[in-house]
Amino acid sequence: MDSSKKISQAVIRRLPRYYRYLKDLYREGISRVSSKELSERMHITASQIRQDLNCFGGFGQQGYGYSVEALFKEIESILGLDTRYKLILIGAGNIGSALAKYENLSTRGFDLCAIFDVKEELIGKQLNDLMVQHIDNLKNYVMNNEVDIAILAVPHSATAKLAELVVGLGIKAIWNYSPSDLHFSHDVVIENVHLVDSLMVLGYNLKEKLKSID
Amino acid sequence: MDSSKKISQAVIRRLPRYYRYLKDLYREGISRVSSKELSERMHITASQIRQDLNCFGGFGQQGYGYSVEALFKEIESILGLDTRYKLILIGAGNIGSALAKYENLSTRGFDLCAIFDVKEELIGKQLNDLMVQHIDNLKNYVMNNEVDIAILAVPHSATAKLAELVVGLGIKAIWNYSPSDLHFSHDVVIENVHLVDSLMVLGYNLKEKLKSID
DNA sequence: TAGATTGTTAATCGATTAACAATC
DNA sequence: TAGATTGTTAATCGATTAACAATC
Repeated sequence: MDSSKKISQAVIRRLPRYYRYLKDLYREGISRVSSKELSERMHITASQIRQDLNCFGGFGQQGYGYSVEALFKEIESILGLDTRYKLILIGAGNIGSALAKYENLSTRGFDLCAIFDVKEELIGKQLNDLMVQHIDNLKNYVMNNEVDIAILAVPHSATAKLAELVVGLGIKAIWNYSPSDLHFSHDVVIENVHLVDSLMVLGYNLKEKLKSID
Repeated sequence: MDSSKKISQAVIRRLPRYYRYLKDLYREGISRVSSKELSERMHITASQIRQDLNCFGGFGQQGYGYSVEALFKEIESILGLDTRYKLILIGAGNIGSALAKYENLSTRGFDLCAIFDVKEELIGKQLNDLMVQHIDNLKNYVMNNEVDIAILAVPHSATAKLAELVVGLGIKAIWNYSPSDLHFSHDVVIENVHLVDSLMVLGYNLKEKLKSID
C-alpha cells in the first residue's frame, strides 16, 4: 500500500469493471464475496483480482473473503467517484449532444456545466438544462468558473486548435471524442475515445470466427 | 504470414489506430512513410509497428519504407472494412438513437438496417431513414433478413434476455452498450462498451496528476 | 480447532523493445 | 555502390498465473 509505487494502467483500466461488478453484487444484496466467486462472474482469474486489489491495500480477510460494501466503497474512493468533477462540452453535434443527454455522467460524479459550439444554428439550443453557448464565450467562462475536464467532440479540422486553447486556459484533462488523437505533455491527461475502433475489432473477430468454422 | 498463426488481441486492437493514421497520411497526400516517421506520429515505437505489420505480411520495402496507400488498403482489408456488414439496433433510447444517427458507421461499411424497441412511445419514430419497430418483430425480421451484428443498447434488466434471444436467432456478433457485460461461448463474438469507464480512468489519472504536483 | 481464503512471493507467459543481417 | 529501412531474431520487460504460508 505504498502510495509512491506507480500502479500500472492495466490495473487502473480494470478498476471501473470491479466497480460495476461490485455495485451489482451490492444491489443483489450479497454482502460478501471471495476472489474465486468474483472471478467466475467477471471471467478473470482470482489471482488477478487479489493482485489488483493489493496494489491499493489489503481489503480482504483470510478465510472470509471481501465485504462487498466495504470493497465497493474503497474502489469508489480510489476512482475518485466520491468527489464531483466539473465538465464542459465543446461541440454540440451528434456525439456531443448524446453525451450531454447521458444521465450516467452526473450519477458518477461528473457534472456537465457548460456547452459550447461554433455553429450559429446550435447556439441557444437547450440540451438538458444547459444552453449551447458560442465558443467565443469559452475563455471567459473558464476564467470565471472551475473546470476539471473538457469533453472535446468536434470535427477533425477543429480538434488541434481547440485542444491548444483548452490546455492554454489551464484545463488538465480532456475526454476526446474527436476523430484525431491528442497527445500532450505529461501534465495534461487525455482519454482518446474512438467508438468505431471497437466495432472494427468486432468485425475482425467475427470474420475470423466465421473463417475458422468454414 | 502463416494464417494458422493466431494473432493476439493486443495487435488487433491497434489495427484501427493504424487505419486512422494511415488514412490521415493519405489525405495529406503523403505517399510513403517509414516505421520511424509513423512511430513519431503515433507515439509508439517503430519496432512495434514493424512487428505488428509483419503479423499479416511484409508490406514494406527495405531502404524505402511503406507505401501509404498500399498499407492503408492492406489494413482496410485485414479489418474487413472493404466488405459491408448488416446491423440491427435494439434499444432506441439515448445511446441507441445517438448510434443510429452516427454517420461514421456506414462510411466504415456498417449498415444499420433495422431498429427495435419495446417502448410504445418510440415505435414508429423515425431515426435517420429507419422507423423504430416493436421488439416483437425482431424474430420475424432476423429470419427474413441477413443480420451480421446486433447493437444492444438496452437497460440492465433487459440485457440478458435480449442477448439470449439474439444469439438464439443465430446472430454471431454483439456490440453491447448495455450496462451489463455479456459473456458467451466462443462461437459468439462480443464487444462490451462502457463509455463511462474511460471517463473514470481519466478522473483517476487527473487525481494522481494533481496529487503529484502538490 | 479445522477450513477457507487472503496477501504475497515465485514462476510463467506474453508482449514490447533492441539489435542487426538482409536487401531494396 | 552507399544509405536507408525493413523483416526477424534475440533480449528485456511487464503482466498474469500459480503456489503456498499466513491468518482469520
